[in-house]
Amino acid sequence: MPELPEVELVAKSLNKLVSGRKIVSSELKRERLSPNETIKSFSKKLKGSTINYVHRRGKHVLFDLNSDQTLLTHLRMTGRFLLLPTERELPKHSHAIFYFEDETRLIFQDQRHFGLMKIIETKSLLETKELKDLAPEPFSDEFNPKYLKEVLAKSKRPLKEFLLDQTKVCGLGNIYVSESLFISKINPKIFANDVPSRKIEPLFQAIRGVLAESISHGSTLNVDPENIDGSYYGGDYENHWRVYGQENEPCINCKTKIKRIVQAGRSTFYCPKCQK
DNA sequence: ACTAAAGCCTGGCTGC
DNA sequence: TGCAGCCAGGCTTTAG
Repeated sequence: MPELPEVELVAKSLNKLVSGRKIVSSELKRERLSPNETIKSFSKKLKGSTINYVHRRGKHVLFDLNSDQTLLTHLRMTGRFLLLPTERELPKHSHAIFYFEDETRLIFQDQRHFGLMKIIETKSLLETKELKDLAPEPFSDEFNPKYLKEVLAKSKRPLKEFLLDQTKVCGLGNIYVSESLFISKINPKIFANDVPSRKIEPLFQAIRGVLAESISHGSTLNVDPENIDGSYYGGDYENHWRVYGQENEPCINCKTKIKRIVQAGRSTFYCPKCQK
């Protein structure tokens, strides 16, 4: 499930692989992937554009085009990009295809149809709905303990739910929230405005730390044309989860059984002893 | 202005 | 072996 570290790797890999390439044509196979466009307008707007570079904001992958447009994409749960020669058969659930001059094509595949694409004028990129309220990037100076303290104080929601809110802290998903709370030894059920001052700095460090650690464990996105069925993100970070998915396993610190609870319809994993 | 819950989806898994 | 039902979760929309 792509959270910030996975999206970071996807954007970096795509930047290496498709920067400078010209989109000679494109095909939107599932119209709802891009709700503001029709199959025709999607193709028309992108035709002839060259990809300047690919970058990331929050969990969005952004293709900066030389036509003063940006293609904003969100992988949601199962979205992924594949770079394949045109003669290769299209994989199931291919919802958008971008054809390049050199007989390769970039495919957006999304088994669960949650993904999103939007074509935006680059000059108004930051005002677009998906980006305008996003919290500061976790690795920016703007995101710091003081900021965290201020936004926490304004919310009465359980901390777990608060941390999933991309307008408060961006880039975390269900996995890294559980991991961050375990590392900083905070109970996921505590209300955001009840987080004690002495816990703010540890929480801040845990968020940055877990994201950085995951990025460093990842390898490149698998877009090897010969290996379409191989692993997607590469890396092995899932083997390093401390609590996520570890229900009834012993806590790595104190051997207490890890507990799974449901908050806002999603699993939260935590150690009831370490995270009082 | 706020929060809770439903909805979007497919495929893998469980239990009968 | 088949099939119903549940589960995974990022984010938006709707209802309260």
